[in-house]
Amino acid sequence: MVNSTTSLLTTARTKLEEYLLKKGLRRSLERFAILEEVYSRDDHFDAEDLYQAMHQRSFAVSRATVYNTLDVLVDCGLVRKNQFGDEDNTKSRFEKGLGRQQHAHLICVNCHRVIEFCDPRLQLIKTTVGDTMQFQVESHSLVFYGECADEECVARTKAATASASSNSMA
Amino acid sequence: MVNSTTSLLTTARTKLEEYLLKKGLRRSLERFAILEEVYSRDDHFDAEDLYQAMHQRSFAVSRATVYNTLDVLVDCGLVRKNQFGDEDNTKSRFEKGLGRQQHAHLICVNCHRVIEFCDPRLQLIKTTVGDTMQFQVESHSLVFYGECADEECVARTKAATASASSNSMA
DNA sequence: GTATGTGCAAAATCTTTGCAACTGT
DNA sequence: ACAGTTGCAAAGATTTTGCACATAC
Repeated sequence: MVNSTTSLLTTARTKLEEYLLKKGLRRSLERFAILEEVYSRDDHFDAEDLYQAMHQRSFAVSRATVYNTLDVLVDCGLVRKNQFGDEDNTKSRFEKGLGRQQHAHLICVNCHRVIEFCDPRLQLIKTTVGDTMQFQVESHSLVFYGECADEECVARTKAATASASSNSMA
Repeated sequence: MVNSTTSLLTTARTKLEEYLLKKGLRRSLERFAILEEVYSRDDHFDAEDLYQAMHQRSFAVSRATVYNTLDVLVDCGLVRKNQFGDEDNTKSRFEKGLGRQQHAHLICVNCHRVIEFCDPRLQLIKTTVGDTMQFQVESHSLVFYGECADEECVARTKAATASASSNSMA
């Protein structure tokens, strides 16, 4: 059996190549190197994370290239761009686009952890809404905000809440 | 029958008052004036829109106050803060928080129009996920991205696509 | 060889913050 | 009176852009 991460990257590389050719864009080393970095990760990273990772990987690219390439990868569906409204308003968080259909996110409002889940009913809603509203749905973003059950997070939050309430009493 | 917009504002004002008292915050004129402006609108506005509207309404407040007050209103559930990842990454768009339970948004990737809809299955997903993942869900954000059926938008997009494809052929 | 892409730093945009003046309690 | 709020402008943070150099085609 083939390593699934590797085969995913292979598929992604092929897709990127096709996309670039179709659009008449150049197959620069940077674009493939960034794609490789993206597909080596399993988290939700921001542009700066990727920039730093590329430098540690000793394939130094500029921030401009990171942003440019992420745009290209989002455009061809190889990367998903998320705007979780939890911690930092202004920055986007990215993730692999392949191999994770109709998934959604849970965000802990306390520790900002990102948890993924799938629910087939999401697909049903998408279909219904597209039909009812005459809207050609291309993609979606479903995020639930709340409190996770992680022990450490719960303990830290409890402590913070306690001190906050004693503040407001002062 | 009572005007529903007015009664919504009345309810909102009461809720804000209760919240401010509970938190020991001041009931400043600015906060209530901004709440009134928010509840007089039915769109998805950004902080700058609100700032401009307050000035035209001849109740000039600073941007800092707009941001501060929006935070307060979001915190007490009277305003919803959205981060639609369509046009502008960096800015949030706000809307009334009262009188629109479990609603979601459709965003046209071409004209950036915002359409609202409701689907009871969203609530079902929320419950299931909360139980399955041991996650205390507090709020959600569901956005579908796609192409709307508005004539003008379709025509404009068709024209833009045609010129873009002729570009790539050049 | 030429048009595209990259790198750097400066610009642009949204949002937050420091400090003085003001105001609700 | 006093602590919380406001206003202003300056700082912060992320993302975009202009121009010179490099490179894929």
